[in-house]
Amino acid sequence: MSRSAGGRRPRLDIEVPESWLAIYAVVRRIPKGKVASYGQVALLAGLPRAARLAGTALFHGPAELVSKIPWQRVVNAAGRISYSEARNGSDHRQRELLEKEGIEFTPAGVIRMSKYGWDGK
DNA sequence: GTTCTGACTAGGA
DNA sequence: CTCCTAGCCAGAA
Repeated sequence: MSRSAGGRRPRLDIEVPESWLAIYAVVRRIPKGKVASYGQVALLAGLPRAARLAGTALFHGPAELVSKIPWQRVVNAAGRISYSEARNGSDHRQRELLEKEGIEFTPAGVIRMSKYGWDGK
């Protein structure tokens, strides 16, 4: 064969870990107006307890891919938007996107998961 | 192979 | 409610 085994089309030059792709596949299923925690996403991706990986995949993943999925719908288990100096303000952008979807924040900046949490179905 | 790191988490103070 | 800690996993060096 002249093509790589499996015949899968590359689409991207950079190589993305298989587990990251699994993460993206789950994030893509989160409905508008709902949010999921990193741990929940990892679990549904078949990577139980790899919550940190979900965060890594969304943060360090290729923008071409991440920008095509509702990355803003993933927050931490406490219902808060995770902060990091390295985010360089994208945390604020995340909140804007979520509010635009109808998600409300308490004065303390918390999303009530009982109301906006995705049931995974 | 080892070591370090992090958009995490549950639990305790 | 906030702050701190130990445990966790996979990727990167």
